[in-house]
Amino acid sequence: MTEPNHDYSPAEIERKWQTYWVSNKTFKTPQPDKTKPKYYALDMFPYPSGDGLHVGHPEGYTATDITSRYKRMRGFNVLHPMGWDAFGLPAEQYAIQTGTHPGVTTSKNIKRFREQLQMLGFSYDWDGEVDTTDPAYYKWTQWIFLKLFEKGLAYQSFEPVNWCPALGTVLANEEVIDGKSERGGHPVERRPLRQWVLKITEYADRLLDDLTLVDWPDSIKEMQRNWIGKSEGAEVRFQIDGHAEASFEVFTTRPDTLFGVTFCVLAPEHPLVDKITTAAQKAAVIDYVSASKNRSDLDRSAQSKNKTGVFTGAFAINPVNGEKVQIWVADYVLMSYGLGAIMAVPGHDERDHEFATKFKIAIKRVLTGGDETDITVKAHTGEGELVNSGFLNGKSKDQAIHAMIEWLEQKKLGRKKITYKLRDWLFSRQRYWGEPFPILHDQDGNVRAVDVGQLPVRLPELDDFKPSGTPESPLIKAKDWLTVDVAGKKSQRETNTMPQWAGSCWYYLRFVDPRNDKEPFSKEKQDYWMPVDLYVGGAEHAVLHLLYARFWHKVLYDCGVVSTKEPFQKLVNQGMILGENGEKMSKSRGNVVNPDTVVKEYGADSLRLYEMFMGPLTQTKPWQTAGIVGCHRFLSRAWRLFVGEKSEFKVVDQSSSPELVRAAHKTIKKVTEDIEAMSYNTAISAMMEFVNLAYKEPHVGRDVAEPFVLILSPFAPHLAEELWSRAGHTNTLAYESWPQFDPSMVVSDTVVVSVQVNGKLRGTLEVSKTATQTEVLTAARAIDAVQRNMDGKPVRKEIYVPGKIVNFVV
RNA sequence: GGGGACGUGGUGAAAUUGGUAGACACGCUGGUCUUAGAAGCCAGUGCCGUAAGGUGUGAGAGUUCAAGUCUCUCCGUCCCCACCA
Repeated sequence: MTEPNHDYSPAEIERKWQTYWVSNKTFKTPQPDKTKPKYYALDMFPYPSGDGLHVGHPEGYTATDITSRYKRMRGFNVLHPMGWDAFGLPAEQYAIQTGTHPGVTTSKNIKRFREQLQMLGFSYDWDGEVDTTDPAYYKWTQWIFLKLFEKGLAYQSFEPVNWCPALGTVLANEEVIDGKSERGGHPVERRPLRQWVLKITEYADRLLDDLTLVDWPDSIKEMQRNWIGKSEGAEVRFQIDGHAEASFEVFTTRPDTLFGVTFCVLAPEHPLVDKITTAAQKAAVIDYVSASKNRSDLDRSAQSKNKTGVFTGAFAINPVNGEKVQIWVADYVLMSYGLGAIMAVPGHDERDHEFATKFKIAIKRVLTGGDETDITVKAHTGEGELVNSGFLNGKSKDQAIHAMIEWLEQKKLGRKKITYKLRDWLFSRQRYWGEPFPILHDQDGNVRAVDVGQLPVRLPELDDFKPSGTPESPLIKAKDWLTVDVAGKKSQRETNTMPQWAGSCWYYLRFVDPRNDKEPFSKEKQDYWMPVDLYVGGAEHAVLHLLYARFWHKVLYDCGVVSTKEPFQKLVNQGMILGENGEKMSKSRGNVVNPDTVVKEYGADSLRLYEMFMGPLTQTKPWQTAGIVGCHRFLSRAWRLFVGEKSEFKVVDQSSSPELVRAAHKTIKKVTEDIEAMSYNTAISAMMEFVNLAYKEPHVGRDVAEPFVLILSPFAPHLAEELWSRAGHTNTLAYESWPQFDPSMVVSDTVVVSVQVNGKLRGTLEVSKTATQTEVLTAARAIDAVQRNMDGKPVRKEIYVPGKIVNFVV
């Protein structure tokens, strides 16, 4: 295809203005100035992959760019930064395959990403770029880790962790999906290994409660709530019959049903299993336990409909009534949640009911109500009145829960307890391409922090990046780096590295003061710019980055380093852009659209405009290359409104027609309100309507042309700058004040009233705004179609909504 | 199984508080210009019908003078979590 229009040539003007912006530092971040309002618009910074940008990236970036440009014109000091989340597996995998150092690959990829972003005309302050792999940056990542370490929030653990043999590293719970690694989909197994863990659970309640402070999508808040998974209940201790010294505790959210317990279940990994199993049951239990060990989590959940389990031969004593109940081992009880042991109440829990039915264990009703009168048919999990429950009889469910907890606490048989699904955050990886821990292990086995003055602990050079296949980090191979003498004592550096999330946990803070070499950021700048006013990115980070970053932020808040409780005031998730065929874009499907191609053919302004015009920002929508044409046509039409065939400036210095002036004011109003509401698609259609109308006019005056260029500029900045300069201005329009609309100009003297008979539209009526009800009704009655449909029948009711509608009910 | 989002023309989608459904754009049709084509410009375009008219927002019911919008039932799509005690 050839360039569709020879007059408007984006290639030329886009290059021109991009050069202008960079060389004039047009978008340099202003210094804090308390007399001016501030606005911090942030994109989730990308991982600079070898593939470069795809069209999904610019969607969110364009949205924040429009808002940033708009806010500057509204007189805000704007912080609009960009950087690189550059530690990560792909560069390391590539290094393993080719021997190219990940640093080399990374800087090459960053260069390409930067060029592509500049090609799209985003108004970032390129002097404030941040790169998580730069020692000047990760020095402070290590500094924050030391804060966590000092506060006792970073500790070593020897618990079983998610080990992924294919990736040669351990993974956080958040990175394991259905028993497979989030990246690559490799199988993950549980292995006890020495690991660094961050005590995110200590912040569980605040992470939960403070969700009310932020303006985030409900879905993301809900996902975080579910992930934290707070549930309130009780811990209850059960003695084991014939084992005076042995007992186990269960967690339950339903202590009210304690009289309904007919058996107990231990997870296969529960330490007591071995001890209490009777000789007769030994073989069966050992078989079952080893079989479930070999079964992955995926298999376990796949079989969730078909419960399995084995009787241990042992009995537990129900503390409320002394009844002896069977203790079973079953893998529907998970060691990783609660206490790895449950009391089973088949009458009032669906899973227990299913299990009891299958293994013919008694089912007891202790609560009235439910779908079935016969409790052995179906469990009743709802509300009711307690029965067969001793001192609880007659109480409601809630009353009984309280009464039972009080009773348990008095008798020292249990206590009120809150549990969380959230686990502490497994924070170490056995990889090369990550931040080294600022930690030393001395020859006596003591762990100590590297002195702050010694930071950064630089990542050593290596020739061989391969994971060893054992849980030992590749850094063990950096012999010169590995050992240090501290006060005459030989010490070995920590060889694990931090996970990719570390750098992104605080980059938004570094952006406020990116070149500071004395501290992570100055207090003054942090006070001025934080919190982030608008954060745009994909929903895939709901429980990973967005939870981790909130956690670090709260720790820094407790350290007095930051002054806001929450980092991101408003969060918006852009919808995914699907391929032309309606499927997710991916290399394997071959439906990836490359922005370079689009820019080459139609220009960056057309791409920006199209990505915003496709539909609401938050909605998933398919890419349609054909649709860009419409946006390109609109820009060409706008161009020809200003520039004649001989390249002359066509706009006249006399005023436009009253209709066009009125339309201009309406357009300014609509575009202003739509940008505020982030309804970019309808803002664009309003500008299209304005241009369509202007084409019908004999001439367009400067009085409407200049404001139009200004409101178009956040969307199509190159075109707007060019038109602005052709209109005789010598400066960038980036700091021109945003056009104001005159409210009296956006309301017209007449309104169109629709006229209905029995709720059906029969005509419309243009009436003066000052027309009285009687005048309007009389005119409405006179309409032919209205007459015909009333058919002489008496009018039962007349509805009149001024300026909107008349409805005759006959 | 639980939670969240959603369902409007051939397509992407509009529609403040319930008040002219389909703005804007793609596509399509016709016209104009041109030696011809492309681009541009102008007009038309939910569906049925030559028309008058009828009908229409996943299906069904309800509230209302009036429902895409509110309520209930059902069907379907997408996303997240998932034996969480």
